[in-house]
Amino acid sequence: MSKCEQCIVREFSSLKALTKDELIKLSDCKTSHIIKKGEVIFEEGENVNGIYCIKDGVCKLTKLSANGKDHIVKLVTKGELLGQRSMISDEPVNLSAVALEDMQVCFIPKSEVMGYFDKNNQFSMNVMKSICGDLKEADDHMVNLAQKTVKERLAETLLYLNDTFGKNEDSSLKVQLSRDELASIIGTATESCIRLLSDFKKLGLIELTGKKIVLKDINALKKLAE
Amino acid sequence: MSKCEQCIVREFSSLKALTKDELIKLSDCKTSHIIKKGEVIFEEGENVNGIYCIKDGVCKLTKLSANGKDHIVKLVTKGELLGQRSMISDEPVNLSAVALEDMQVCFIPKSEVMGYFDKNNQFSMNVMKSICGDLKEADDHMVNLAQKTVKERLAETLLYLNDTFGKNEDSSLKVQLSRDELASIIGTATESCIRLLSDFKKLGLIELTGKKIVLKDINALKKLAE
DNA sequence: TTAAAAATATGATATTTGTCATATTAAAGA
DNA sequence: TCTTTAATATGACAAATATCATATTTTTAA
Repeated sequence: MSKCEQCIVREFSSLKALTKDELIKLSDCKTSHIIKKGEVIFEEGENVNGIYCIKDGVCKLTKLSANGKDHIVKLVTKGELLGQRSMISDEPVNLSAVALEDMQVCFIPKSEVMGYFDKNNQFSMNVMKSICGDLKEADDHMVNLAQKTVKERLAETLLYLNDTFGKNEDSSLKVQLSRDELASIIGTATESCIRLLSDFKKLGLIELTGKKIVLKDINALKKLAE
Repeated sequence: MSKCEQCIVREFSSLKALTKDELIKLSDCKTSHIIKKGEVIFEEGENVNGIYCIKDGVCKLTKLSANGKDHIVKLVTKGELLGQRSMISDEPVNLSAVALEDMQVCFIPKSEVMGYFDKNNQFSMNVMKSICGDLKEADDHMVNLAQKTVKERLAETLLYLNDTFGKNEDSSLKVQLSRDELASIIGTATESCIRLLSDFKKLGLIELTGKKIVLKDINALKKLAE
């Protein structure tokens, strides 16, 4: 079992506020898990009873809409925590988490985390700030969905994927999403997404090789995204 | 100057966790304000340096989108706090707040509130829970904007206004929004909103008298909203 | 009170986006 | 490897929504 004191990603999450003693105790009660691409970490409506700390990999947070389609609310990657909102609200999770690539995660039971809230003010503030960041992001996202066209949203999402998760050596976007998943981020039909990608390709903005997407003209994409 | 100890709306906000001593101190440092309909409480990008407690009235939180149109992110009413996110993140506010009717609000300076976070754990938890609630709402809203049609969103919004803010004696919706504002909640063009309202009227779902809207067939509206 | 401005309403039309059908290509499993 | 299945792609068309023009009504303020 790996030790939390030596875990690097801890430094990027709210957990960085924990003391040495708290970390040692944490090492004992946390459980480590390998999640394969496509596997579910938790599902909307479940009682998770703790938080997941992502050590490696990327997952999608999705919500089922009334029409039966999944919408991707957010992508989450190493250094971030999952399930905070649900734990604090003392409710089942409102989103599902599914691995987009192989992941390493640690689960910390609720009882342990709730103790930090009482004893470690800096940890509380960190969690609050992180949730506040999520809220701001959600507001921005909401306005984009309400006011921008599908084309603008696609351009913006491609740029976001590039900026947030970076590229492979062949300069293709590191996070590989199916067309279906991409469509479910920007909130459109899969066919519309495919069609617009083809348009972007014809315009020389991107290159498509199988699932791989290479951004060729960042500035033009920025202009399209407004 | 009114006393916070005796303020009823306090019981509905995170401030209910404050002790008697804290409330007496709060009464001294808070400032009360009357905001007229249409007036701005704060504007996107401003440094607010504190939070507003709404004693009476309703306001809209809006965000300017890239195309220059305002989007209404949320309606906020008595008992709720404004500016929490911005204060915790230590950033300018990301939304503007504009009164939809005459309002009474109290302003509590940041220095005072931040003290509570250190000393009063229940207050911290209350604030966290309230922000978590906002986040969950935002997620839901996002999925609706992404997946539902304008008609569905309009029906849903009318029901939401009815459930959340209630009706006048003439059974019209209490919160009066212009067609423009209604359109900017559901994320559509003003004309489309007007047209759909006319359709709903023709179908006998609602009644329109000037700005007043009466919901005539709640069940049918629920069906439309899915 | 009346003139001007703003909000609401509606028609005509263009544009965007979704849906269905059907290839084509890629991936998975026997 | 071959077969089957799933993902991607594209055309044809339908539906939803936006835009522009223009009435009509309501509100505002001179």
